[in-house]
Amino acid sequence: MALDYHKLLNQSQAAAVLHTEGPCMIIAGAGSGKTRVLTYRIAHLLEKGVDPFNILALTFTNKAAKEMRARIEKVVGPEAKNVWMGTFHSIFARILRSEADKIGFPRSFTIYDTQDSKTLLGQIVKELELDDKLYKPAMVLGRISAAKNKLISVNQYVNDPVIRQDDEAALRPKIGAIYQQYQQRCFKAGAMDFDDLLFNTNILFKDHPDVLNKYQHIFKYVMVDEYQDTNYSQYLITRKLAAKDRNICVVGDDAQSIYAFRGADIQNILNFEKDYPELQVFKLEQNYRSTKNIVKAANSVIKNNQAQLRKDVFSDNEEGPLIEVLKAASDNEEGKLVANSIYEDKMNQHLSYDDFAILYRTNAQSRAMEEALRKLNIKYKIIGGLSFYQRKEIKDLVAYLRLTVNPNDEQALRRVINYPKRGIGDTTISKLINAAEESNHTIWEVVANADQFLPTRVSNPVVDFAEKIKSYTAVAGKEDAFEAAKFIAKNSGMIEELYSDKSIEGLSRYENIQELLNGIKEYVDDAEREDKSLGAFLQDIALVTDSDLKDAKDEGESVTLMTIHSAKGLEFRNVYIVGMEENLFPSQMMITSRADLEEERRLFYVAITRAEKKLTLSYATSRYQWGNLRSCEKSRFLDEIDPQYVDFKFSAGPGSGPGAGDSPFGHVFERRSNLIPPAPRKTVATKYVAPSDFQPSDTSNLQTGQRVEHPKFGFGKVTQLETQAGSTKAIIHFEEVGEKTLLLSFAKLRVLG
DNA sequence: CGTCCGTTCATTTTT
DNA sequence: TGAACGGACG
Repeated sequence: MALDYHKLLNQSQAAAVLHTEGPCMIIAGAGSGKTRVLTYRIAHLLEKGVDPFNILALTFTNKAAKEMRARIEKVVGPEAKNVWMGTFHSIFARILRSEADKIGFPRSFTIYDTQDSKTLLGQIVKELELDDKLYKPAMVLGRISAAKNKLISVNQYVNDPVIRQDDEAALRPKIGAIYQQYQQRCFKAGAMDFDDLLFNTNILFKDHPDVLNKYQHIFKYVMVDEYQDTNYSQYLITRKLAAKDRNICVVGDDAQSIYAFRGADIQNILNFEKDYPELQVFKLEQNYRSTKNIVKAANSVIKNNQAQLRKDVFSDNEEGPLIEVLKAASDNEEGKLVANSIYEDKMNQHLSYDDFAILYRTNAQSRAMEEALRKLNIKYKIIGGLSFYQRKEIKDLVAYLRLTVNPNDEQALRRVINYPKRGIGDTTISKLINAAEESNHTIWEVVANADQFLPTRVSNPVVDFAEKIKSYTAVAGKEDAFEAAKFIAKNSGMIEELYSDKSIEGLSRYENIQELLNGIKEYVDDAEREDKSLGAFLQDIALVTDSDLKDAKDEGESVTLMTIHSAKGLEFRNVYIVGMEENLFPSQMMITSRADLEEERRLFYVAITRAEKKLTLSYATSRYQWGNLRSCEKSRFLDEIDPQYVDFKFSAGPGSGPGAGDSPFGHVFERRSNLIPPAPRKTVATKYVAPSDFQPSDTSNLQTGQRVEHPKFGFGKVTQLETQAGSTKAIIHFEEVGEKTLLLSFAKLRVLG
């Protein structure tokens, strides 16, 4: 099969595809067929006889990797499967797994997710007796993450005078100490966080030239998608890998760099040429996605940025309708206007709800949109929010699995050591941790030998727990991931616990566990998969986000709601960008510096260029924020769009005219005129007052059916008694307050006979 | 040890 | 406004 690239691609696309040797940078404007070029470039390499095992293609999302693999497979067939294609994190996690011993980690190291990291940081702050108001986990993690992305090790961090000054100026001088403790704890737990995967890859390549050399030989051709979003750590990895053959091809668009706040360094793309003077640059400037109006409007916006690579994106598509701007009096009205507009367009133009997307700057904005859509019975789906793997029950079972594979995994251990309840309380756990610190053992070692550290009465359940985990590890050593997980889910008591909960949420939790098990089954049933162990599965899912799963579970046509950030790389026929207001978009926190404002503008550019045919922008003149109404000004970005592409269609709805019907300020006036003080918080009409001579009686022989008196709840009758783990619970029906469950060891009760 | 209630705090987030 | 976390209480 010989592909005719000049027929399949435009001139600049074909040129980029055919240039295979030596460094190359493809500046790909929005909608210019970037994925198409990458796909054919790899196809071309394969056609030329390059071994697929020698090609490395790095993306930022699993979705992008999956999509590209599928497209290559269509062109070149099953050979595509052997191309090294995946996210930075997944590819280098895989490499670290096979080289783990070289950097002192177990092969089955755990990958801590953001929540694990934050929890651990919270624990460390507490242990160091620092002010948790000053050292918020999210903030500390941000600092540490930024450091790691710049390859600043713990030692460098604590010894760097500039960093110290920064931290001291911010009144947070202990960040270095926390970083130190955090790394130590992760190491002891055999765990890496997301940033460590890249950081440690750098360490591996730096300290082990032979290993680097090996991968330089394997990866003869390196390709990086969304290069504008790479951070220093990622940049250095790719530079090192490509140092030998210099066959590196990066694809990106500086105008779409929107992750600086996560460490992405736009300089990586702007300065790429410095590293490779012989660089060939290709520009893809024809936009195939959007109408002329949309493309021109986007250009007129991004023109306001200073730092950018020159390019001139154009479209040969139809002119298309003008960009519509809706003005609403409130966030709720904005929702109504948008929902109505969607409904009308769908009906008039015979579209599917799948053709529509509503994009916003912050997740909190989705609420008003959702409400409005629900009122019109328009189905919608929200991208983002809680992912499947972040649900409590899933994390619980996954924690068991993690512990099975890596018993040193501290966060997993803490999560399930008393779930389902087995009488191991916080006090016991902190004793175990202290013992581990003092004896210089890992927490698992202390847990497994709890009888040596604690009195037998409290150590028994701990030892039982350890034995359980040991038996799981044995099972996982013999069976594949699915058999092991099934066994663990049953044996741990989780299945039973969830099954016995008959509430709606309980049912869905049970179903989620089933779904996870189904997922594992699918994983091991994949004929192509070599490693079917639990460890391999866990490594996989640690790096999976919900965006992969979302598509599959899509039920029927629906409008898509998401933040602009998560919309990157997607396209929709009709797009609504809502909340075009100062201090919201651009965000209040981003208007203080030029660089921040420029990133915000790029974000707007990304949003605009998601639209194929029709773009609608909307803003509200007032909005509920943190519970109270605030008035808003329209965004400066609206004025940056060349007005010839815009149709300012002001809402004719209430709020725009004087004396409009349901003014959004109605609530405020109502509250102001409320001169009567608010009714006191609910008080029980017939409050029982305990007699002053109240004397609790001995309840050890309490029987069901007996009448009792309680100092707060009054008189009642024992309806049920239940003893477990040495403590007795009584369910008592009180005459005034109804049914209560009381722990007899605490409750003061007088038995009346 | 677990539940409930009050206080606190709110960007964006591929991995 | 509302969710998430920590302390008091049973």
